[in-house]
Amino acid sequence: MSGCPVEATLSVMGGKWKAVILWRLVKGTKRFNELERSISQITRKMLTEQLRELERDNLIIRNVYPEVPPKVEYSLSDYGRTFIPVLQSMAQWGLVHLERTAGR
Amino acid sequence: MSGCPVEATLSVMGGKWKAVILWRLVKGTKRFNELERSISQITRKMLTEQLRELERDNLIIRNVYPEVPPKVEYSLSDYGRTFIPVLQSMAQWGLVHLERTAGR
DNA sequence: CAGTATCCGAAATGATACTG
DNA sequence: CAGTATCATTTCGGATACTG
Repeated sequence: MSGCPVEATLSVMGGKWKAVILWRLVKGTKRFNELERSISQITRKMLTEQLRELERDNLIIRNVYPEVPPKVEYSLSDYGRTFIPVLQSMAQWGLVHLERTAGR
Repeated sequence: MSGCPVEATLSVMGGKWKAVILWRLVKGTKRFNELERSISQITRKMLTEQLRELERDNLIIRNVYPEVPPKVEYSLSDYGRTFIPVLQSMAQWGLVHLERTAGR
């Protein structure tokens, strides 16, 4: 790694899905299927992989309830919550960008 | 596209390099070789491709001086400058993250 | 429900050589 | 200096089937 802070951030939220997943979790804890339905383009495999990586990087917490049928909840960790300002600025810019490109 | 604002932002700054390139340009106009040296891991091909896409999305401006040897300068467009807050929040979070992971 | 496992094609990225 | 062109390789992502 090169010490560039922007690269450091990308190393954690890089890829097509992680920022989107985190953004869903800003609004609160979500179950696996909730995430899957809410991010309609993602496959189960991708979702699983990205969640595992986010967990490994300590941004999210995975909570397994020992029930049948299984119940697994994902939420932002304290560290993950420090990422919210980044997500918010991305969302805000995205809103304007959506307007700007509307109809193209 | 799904209308998710975070996805909209990723569609423009996604990939491994675009945010890093933009971050370099926040500090001012840069020549091709300056960018190449400043982002040590990037290949010439990647840099060219990413710059072309950023130009297509109107985030940067490419200025060619008709000289020999050639001189090409890249800078943020007005629209690209609206992206600076996103880059800044990414950089700020990245700084903390670099500290946190220092020594691992 | 919340995953894993396997396979495979497509896309992203890299190495290297060449050019106006 | 600022690129292209070409080819090799690596990674990503989708389809499908199976499981505790």
